[in-house]
Amino acid sequence: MALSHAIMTALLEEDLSGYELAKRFDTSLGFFWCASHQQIYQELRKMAGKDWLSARSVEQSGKPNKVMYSLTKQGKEALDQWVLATGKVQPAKDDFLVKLHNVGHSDVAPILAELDGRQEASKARLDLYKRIRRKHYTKPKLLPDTQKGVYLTLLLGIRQEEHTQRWCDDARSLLRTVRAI
Amino acid sequence: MALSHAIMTALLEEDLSGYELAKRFDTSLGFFWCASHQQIYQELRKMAGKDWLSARSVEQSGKPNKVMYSLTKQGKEALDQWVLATGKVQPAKDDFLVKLHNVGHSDVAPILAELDGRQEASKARLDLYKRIRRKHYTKPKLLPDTQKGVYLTLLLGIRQEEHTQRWCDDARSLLRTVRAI
DNA sequence: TATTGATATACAAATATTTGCATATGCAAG
DNA sequence: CTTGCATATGCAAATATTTGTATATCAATA
Repeated sequence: MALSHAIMTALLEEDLSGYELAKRFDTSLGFFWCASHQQIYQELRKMAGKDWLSARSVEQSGKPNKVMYSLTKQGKEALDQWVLATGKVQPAKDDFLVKLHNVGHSDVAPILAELDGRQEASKARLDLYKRIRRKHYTKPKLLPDTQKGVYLTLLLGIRQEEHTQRWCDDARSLLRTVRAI
Repeated sequence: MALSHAIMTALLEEDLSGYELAKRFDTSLGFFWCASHQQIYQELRKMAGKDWLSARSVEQSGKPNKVMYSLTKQGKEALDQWVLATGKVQPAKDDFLVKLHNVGHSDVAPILAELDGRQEASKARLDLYKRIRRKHYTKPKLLPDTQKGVYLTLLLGIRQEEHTQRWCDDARSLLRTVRAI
C-alpha cells in the first residue's frame, strides 16, 4: 500500500485537500506516481479512519467547500517505518515495450506512430522539468535538506527523458528498416 | 488488460506452458513487465475461455505434466487490434522516489542503504543486458525483422541502467550532505 | 531414506486500480 | 440565460495484482 505513503509524503510539507492532492498527482509527485481522484478520496478516508490523518472541513466562498487533511503523529510514524523498510524493485510495466516485441509480426506503422507520440510527450516533460530546474533548483548543494530528495527525482526525470529522446531517434531509424507485412 | 497481450506476444514465436511463461516473465519479457505465476495461470485459463489461446495437455517423463498453449487466429487478431490502438503513457510507480521526497523529514541512512541496493541491482541487470547484447545482438541492422523490436527494448534497458548508475552516484553525493535528524 | 530444489498447477482472500457514473457550486463567455 | 470550465467530492462495479497457501512429480544429495 504505497499510495497512502505517497499521500503522507505530500502532506509532510503542508495540509491539503483531496482535490489539491489530485493535482499534485498530476504534476510533481505525478512525475513518478499517478493516482486518480477516486482512488485518492477513498484512500484519504481510509487513512483518516486509521488515524494516520486528521480531517477538517473548510468553508469556502466562491468555491465548493473542501476537506483539508493533515498528517498525524501516528501517520508520521507509519511513514517513517515505511521509509525504513527496503522495498523490492518492481520493473515498470510498459505497454509500448510489449508492442515492440510484436515488430515483424504485425504492421509497424502504428508502432512508429506511437513512438512519435511518446517522443513528443517525453519532450514536453523534459522541457517542463528543465523549466522547473531553472526556476527552483539551480544550486542543488545550497538547497535545504528537505528539497534535496525532490531535486534528485527531478534530475532523474531529466536524464530519463534525455535518454528517451535519443532512444526514440535510434528506434525510429531501426524500425524504418522493417519491411511492411 | 495488457498482461494478456504480453502473454500473446510471447506466444507469437512458440507455444509455451504457464510455467515456461512465468520464467519468461522472470527474464526477457520480465525486464519491463513482471507477473506472478498465479496471475499467469489464471489469465491463461481466461484467455483459453475467450478462444484467444488453445490449450493441450502434454505428458512428460521425469517431470509433472504440463499444459501447452498456442495463440489462435482470434488471439492474433485481438493482439493486432491492441498493437494498433495507441495507449496512454502511464508513469511508473516507484516507491523509492516517493521515499526520496521524505529526505529531510526522516533518517537518510535507510534511504542511502536502499540507494546502494538499487545501484547494485541495476549494475547486475546492466551486465546481464550487455551479455545478451554481445551474444545475440551485435549487428542490429542485420537482425531479422522479428528481432528488431526485441533489440530495441534491450537497448532501452541498457541505456536506462547506464544512466541509473550515474544518477545513483550523483544521488549518493548529494544525500551525504544531508544532516542527520 | 529423508530432505531439498526444480518443475508444474491451482484456489482463495485481500488489495489496488481503473472505469463509469453522479452530484454540486460558482465563474466567465457567448 | 445557457453552456462550458474549474472546483470539489463521492459511489459502485469491474479488473488487476499481490499474498498466502496447497498440491504433486521427480531428481539429486546427504
